[in-house]
Amino acid sequence: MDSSQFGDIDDESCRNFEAAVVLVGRRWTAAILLAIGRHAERFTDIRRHLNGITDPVLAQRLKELEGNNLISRTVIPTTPVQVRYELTERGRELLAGLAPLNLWYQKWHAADRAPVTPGTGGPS
Amino acid sequence: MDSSQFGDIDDESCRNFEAAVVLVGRRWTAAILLAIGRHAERFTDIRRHLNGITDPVLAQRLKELEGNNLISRTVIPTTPVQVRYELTERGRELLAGLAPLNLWYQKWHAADRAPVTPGTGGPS
DNA sequence: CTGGATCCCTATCGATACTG
DNA sequence: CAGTATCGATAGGGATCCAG
Repeated sequence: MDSSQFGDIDDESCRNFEAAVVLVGRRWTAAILLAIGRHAERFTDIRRHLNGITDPVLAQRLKELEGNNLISRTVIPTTPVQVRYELTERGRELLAGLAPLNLWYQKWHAADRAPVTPGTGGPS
Repeated sequence: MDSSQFGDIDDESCRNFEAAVVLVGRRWTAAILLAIGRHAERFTDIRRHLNGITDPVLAQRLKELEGNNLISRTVIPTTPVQVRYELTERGRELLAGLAPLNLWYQKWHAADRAPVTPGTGGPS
């Protein structure tokens, strides 16, 4: 593999690559996408899957994802208002594109528990 | 696509997914991987590709990547010491796994310039 | 050339409380 | 149920200067 699928590195392709990965690399974002993909389509439902996320963060992520047309938001005017989130085609394709990454992680980190060290030990 | 390749969402698969994406989602990380994959194997060489990165950050990322066995560091004791970075198999596979994401980004954002909005508009 | 050490600033995330 | 408003803590990232 010579990274041909990334085109020339010059700067543009490199930046796009960065942008894509940073976009989805924000905390909770990928997990939310996955949850919605798994048909957790209500706010509370999603939150239930993402153990530990707080309401403000979830709401923010949801707005970001909607802003990027990765998910759609539908308001159903029932008694207490209901809101349904669904993946758009763009979102579905993103999630699909993320699958290899998930596979990669499982392949290399399936056995051990916390093998990936985000920081080399911590700055301070 | 029902996200079957992610297994059950319960919590573990979801977390792994998050971990994988967050790992590579840190600023510059993916771009560095790509640069090294494109055979920019010297410190200065890599920096040259990543327009805007600063030395301390690059050094930090390099250490993190090495710590995760995504790249290898070889010191060549020439006159001024030379250091060569290369992708490990793990790193190569990660990069390969990232390709679909890159493709996705290009598919949806090839035309326009800054379509992806990380933040909802900015806090302050 | 290849980084290390510092300082600072800001974005981001978490917690808590409140509302339609 | 589905969020919003505020606040505070943290740590990540950038700039600059220094060293082997």
